[in-house]
Amino acid sequence: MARKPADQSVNKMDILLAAADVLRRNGYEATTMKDIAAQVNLTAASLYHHFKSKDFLLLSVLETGLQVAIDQMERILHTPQPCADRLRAMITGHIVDVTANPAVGAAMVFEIRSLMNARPGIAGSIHSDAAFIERRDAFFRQRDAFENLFRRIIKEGIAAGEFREVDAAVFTRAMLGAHNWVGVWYRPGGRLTGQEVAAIMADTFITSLTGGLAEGQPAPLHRAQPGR
Amino acid sequence: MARKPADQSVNKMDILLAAADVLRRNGYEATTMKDIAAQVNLTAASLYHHFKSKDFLLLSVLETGLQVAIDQMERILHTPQPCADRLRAMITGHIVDVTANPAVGAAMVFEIRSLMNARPGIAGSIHSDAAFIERRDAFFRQRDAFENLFRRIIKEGIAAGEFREVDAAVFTRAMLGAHNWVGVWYRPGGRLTGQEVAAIMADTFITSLTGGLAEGQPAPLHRAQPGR
Amino acid sequence: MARKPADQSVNKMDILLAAADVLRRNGYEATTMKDIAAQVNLTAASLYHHFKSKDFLLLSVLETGLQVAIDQMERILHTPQPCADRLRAMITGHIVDVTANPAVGAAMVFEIRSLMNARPGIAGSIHSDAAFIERRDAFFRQRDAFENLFRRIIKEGIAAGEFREVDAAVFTRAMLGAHNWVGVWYRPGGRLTGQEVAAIMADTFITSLTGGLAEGQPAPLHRAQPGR
Amino acid sequence: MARKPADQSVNKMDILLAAADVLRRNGYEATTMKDIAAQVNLTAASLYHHFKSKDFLLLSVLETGLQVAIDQMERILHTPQPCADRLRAMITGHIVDVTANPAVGAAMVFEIRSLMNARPGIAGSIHSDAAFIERRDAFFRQRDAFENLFRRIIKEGIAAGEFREVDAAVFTRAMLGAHNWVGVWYRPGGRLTGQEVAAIMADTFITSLTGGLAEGQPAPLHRAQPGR
DNA sequence: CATGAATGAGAGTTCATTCAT
DNA sequence: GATGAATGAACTCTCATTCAT
Repeated sequence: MARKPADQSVNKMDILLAAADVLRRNGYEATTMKDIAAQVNLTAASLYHHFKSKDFLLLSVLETGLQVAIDQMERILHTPQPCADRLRAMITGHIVDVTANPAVGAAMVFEIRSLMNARPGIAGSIHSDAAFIERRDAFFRQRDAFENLFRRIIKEGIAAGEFREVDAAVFTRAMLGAHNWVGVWYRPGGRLTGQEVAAIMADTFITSLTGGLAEGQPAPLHRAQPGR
Repeated sequence: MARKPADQSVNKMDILLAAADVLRRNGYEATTMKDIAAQVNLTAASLYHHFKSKDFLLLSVLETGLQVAIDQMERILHTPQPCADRLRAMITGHIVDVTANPAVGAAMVFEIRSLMNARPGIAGSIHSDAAFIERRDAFFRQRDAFENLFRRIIKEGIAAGEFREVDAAVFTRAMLGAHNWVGVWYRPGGRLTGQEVAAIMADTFITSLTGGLAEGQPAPLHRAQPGR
Repeated sequence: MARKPADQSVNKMDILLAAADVLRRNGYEATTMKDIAAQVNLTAASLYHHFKSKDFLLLSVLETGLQVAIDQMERILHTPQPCADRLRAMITGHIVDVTANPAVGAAMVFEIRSLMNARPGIAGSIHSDAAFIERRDAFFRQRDAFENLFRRIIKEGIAAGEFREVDAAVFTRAMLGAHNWVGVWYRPGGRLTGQEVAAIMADTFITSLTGGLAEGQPAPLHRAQPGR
Repeated sequence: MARKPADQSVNKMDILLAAADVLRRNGYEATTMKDIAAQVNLTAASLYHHFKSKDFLLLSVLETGLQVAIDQMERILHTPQPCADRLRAMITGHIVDVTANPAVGAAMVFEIRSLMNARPGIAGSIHSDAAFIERRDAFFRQRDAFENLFRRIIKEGIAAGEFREVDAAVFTRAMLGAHNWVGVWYRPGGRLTGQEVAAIMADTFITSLTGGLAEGQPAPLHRAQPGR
């Protein structure tokens, strides 16, 4: 008694991207399952064939976004360059991601709180509860790990004498705050490309880290793995 | 059918602060009028004596928060110091505010979207609509003005040769992103006081602005505690 | 969190009739969606699958009631009988309708004002507003048309010399006022059937129209379709 | 801490008239105490100094309206004229009242139901209940008495051979339905004065009553149409 | 897979009414 | 008398979710 005249069957990823988009505009609480469904030409009821609940849908969106960012970082971190170079690459990579897909980036900022407060529907069975909590905690662990990647390289840079002595925790958060905010104000097609924003951002923070140390070389970009 | 065992009459400001607090934890959409009312020992219905609607309540919270920040800045801006000193004072002032009242600071970050999307309940009369829209637009204008205070001093510093040549727009947003984010992670009673966070923050960005330049003082973070 | 023990699916018309019935007893404002829902073994929430809002539900009730009356009239109007006979048929038809379904008849009298004052909840989208206003205006136009059917035949009768010269506008309203009122006092199973009330009503007004002109035949109650 | 800068102290009758006016526009259920209070420059709370409850206020409005109509009738009934003349005077008097104060007239039609359904606030004391019921019942008795005045004179006219044999009950209700309806459509300042409407109305029903009979005067309104 | 119909749980909001001032 | 503040009860409407088809 019902068909989907739609062009092509929808898959999970379609839904996730559509959801991220709606989420960005309205926020988790103000977004209805119907809103999301409409974006992919489905009814709300049909979403339940793909995601167990709205909470799980949100979780999936965030997991996906975070995974992309982490993969990006992993590749960079394990290269044998100076800290400044690696940090620059990390910042650039992150910002490019965020500008390429601001919806997901914004979700990472704004919807985390909803995820925290989510109380999985006691409804069906008891272990929907458990399953959700578990996956959510895993997500938060990964997110902390992500933040740590930045903190660690800063500490490393300080230890190596490449960076001046800053409070690594606060500095990292200042940086991530600035990054996250990009997802809020950046509009594709504006004055600057994502690459340009990324470059400015990297410059801002790396200059801050190397600024006070500048001797001859003005905040050296590819400095010379000194004595060691 | 109505009683008032209330010990002490509540006023608008009490409600605003309580609301900011709840908002911080749950976000606008997830916050119920009942939640807010409970914080001030009222019933949800009673809130409507003080605020015409939930939308207006949110607007009032944000207006109040912004006003505090703006007043702060005005005082600083008109002193005849070097740009770097004035900017430092501005950053410090802003961060101290945010840490003193993280709830309001966080609201400024997270609830703006809800304010934008708010469709004032036509409820009573038709012009509740107009009144709301007007006040909301005024708010957004003030917020832009606030951002401009920072942008302007940066441009001034560049022109005066105190700062290196950065993209003032992006730099300002990086800064404000970092500041706003403080409202998210800062917890009173933690490792650092608001003053300390403020100092670190100011140092981070001012070093970035002056870093490449050859001044005498290298703006160190844990600088030499001189006399001591 | 949702079940459907429902024996049989309900349809719009079931709801409309139930609603008319409740409306009659309590009036629009005093009638709750729950009241209406209860009559058809639904919950209030379920009504919103069938009608966008309480306002639309009311509008639908009235539209339906009016349509029945209009259809009735159309059939009669186009027969080639004397005006008196056609008017008699119209009155009779109308009253029989009203007595057969006093709820709908009463709604036509009492709930019009609520319909006028209705300010469609902006709720969902902005054009629920426009859609409602449009349909409502169409309804009012039809209602005026209905009243005009009576006015016109009276004028026709006067022109033809069948009726004495009365103020057609006031006379029509007197008639309709009397008709509408039937929905208020008539109780099925009382002393008179709907047919009987209808006959008396028709006699009352037709005698009034022909009374002064009476030649031989004394405005007979069950007149003998004379020669002609 | 509160005063009434108003020009003149308000009294019960002011409130009753104001209330009738608001009632006419919005109906009892849709009218709030605040609405009524606003019309007399008071706050809702203040109305409770004059009326024990909203129900009592409604009751008072209706009582007042009915009393005026009844007084009117009493004067007429006891004159030694023919039935037709007395009925004409009654109708005329009633309609003039209704057009002079359509608000009260309309209330008599539309708000009766609310009065019936009113369940006096169990709230305060137990006898607010009883007091209300008693007064309400008295009101209904008076209203029936009012209707009976009309029914009785019609019967009297029939017995006297002045009127043809109609069903007095139905005829009376047809008449009152027409009268009440005047309060709905009549607008002061329109094409006709209240007096004119009254004359037409009286003519309509008296012609109906006398139409079939062979008197000398056939009570035509704009009669003559002689030749034909 | 997809959907329409149904629903429990609440949310925002209104309102008659009370009471201390 | 009059009022502002407060409230319990109720109402409209929304929404995530389920289930038979």
